[in-house]
Amino acid sequence: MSVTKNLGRPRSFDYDRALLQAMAVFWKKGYDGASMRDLTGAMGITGPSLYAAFGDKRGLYLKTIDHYCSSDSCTPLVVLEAEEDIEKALQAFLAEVIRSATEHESGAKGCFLASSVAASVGEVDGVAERMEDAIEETEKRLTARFQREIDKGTLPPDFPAKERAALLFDIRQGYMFRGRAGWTGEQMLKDVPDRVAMLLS
Amino acid sequence: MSVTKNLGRPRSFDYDRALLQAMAVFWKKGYDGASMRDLTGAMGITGPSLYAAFGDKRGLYLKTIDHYCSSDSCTPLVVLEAEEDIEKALQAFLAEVIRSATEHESGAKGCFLASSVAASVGEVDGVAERMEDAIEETEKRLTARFQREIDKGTLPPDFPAKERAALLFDIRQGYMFRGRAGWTGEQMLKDVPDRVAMLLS
DNA sequence: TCCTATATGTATTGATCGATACATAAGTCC
DNA sequence: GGACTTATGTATCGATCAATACATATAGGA
Repeated sequence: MSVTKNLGRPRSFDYDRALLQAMAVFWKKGYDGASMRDLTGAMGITGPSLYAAFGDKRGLYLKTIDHYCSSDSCTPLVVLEAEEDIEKALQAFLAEVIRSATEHESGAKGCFLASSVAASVGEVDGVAERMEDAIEETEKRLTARFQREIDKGTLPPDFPAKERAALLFDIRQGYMFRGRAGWTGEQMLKDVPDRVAMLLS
Repeated sequence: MSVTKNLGRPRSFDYDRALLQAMAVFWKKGYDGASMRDLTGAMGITGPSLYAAFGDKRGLYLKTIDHYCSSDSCTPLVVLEAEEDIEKALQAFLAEVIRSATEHESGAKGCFLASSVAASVGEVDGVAERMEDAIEETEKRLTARFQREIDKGTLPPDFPAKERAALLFDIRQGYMFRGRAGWTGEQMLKDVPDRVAMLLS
């Protein structure tokens, strides 16, 4: 094990901040569509700095994926877990899904994994495993949220938490897809109450 | 209007066949990931022939999308409309979705629109409108299939056909996403009966 | 048979791709 | 302060990108 020492010239940019900028570029343009010019431009650093800090383009890409998964970049999940009342929680979850699916934030729209990373699964080594893990992790958290309600007695146990989670996951996926295709938030918000009712049946 | 005459040297390759090969390449590699070398190689023609017949790379891409939408390339929809019994129809639909989501056919996996075209919406002019139209068309056909059952009295009218269609669409989207991420058909087939029951409730 | 029109094959264009060589700057350690 | 280590900026690498120029081939129409 090599001990990390503060040797050599210190880095003049913020690593995590640069990583976020890179993610925004990949998010918007995809892996192949994002050129090194795009990336270094958005990150505010030069080519050699990028390679020294992140390896190469693929390494940088995988690091953005890992960062997205480890940090709570998926805001809908956060609000679902935060709200105690399950009905309100689901409404907030779907509202947040729709918001992130339609609102441009730094030019990116939808879910980073769903809309951009998914397309590179077969083409970039290392992406497939990360995708699979991310989905599993997401469904685990969704399941846990529903199980909490079943344990509390708020939801009937005959419709298992895992099934509800899978359904919610798919609904999310559908909204993200529609958002990509240009649907407005208003159009999608209309049938949220029905979806919530279905999830609580 | 110019009358189409058989003037000049005839084309030595099959236009539609070449278009299909090009679609397979875009399907697998995405728009940016597909190089002209990849395309001409798969299509079995040279660069100039491609440009003469299809315009440029973007023109070829849009033509593959149009062809996918106009022909019945979306096999799940076809089986849904063909089967008369709604329960069997839904089972067949989802089974076909899962099959196309997991099985490689000419290297492509999932839905061309969902997995590949969606990623290029913001980057390639002309894609967004086509995506929006395709989703609308799909939901219209799904809705019509459910409405047929409601009219027959097979399904209760209080859960509107449009809502059922949207739900089915989302479920499809979720399966496609999981397939992209490497899930096996077996894993996904397990909860098909529950999904069908939900759609028929 | 000659003219016109379109397709094809070879060879190549300028631009951009991802990635680096090299010299210099800016820190820590002794 | 000098040795060592790492980061930065400039300038550029060969490869590949999408797209074409040009000569040749192959058809119909006269």
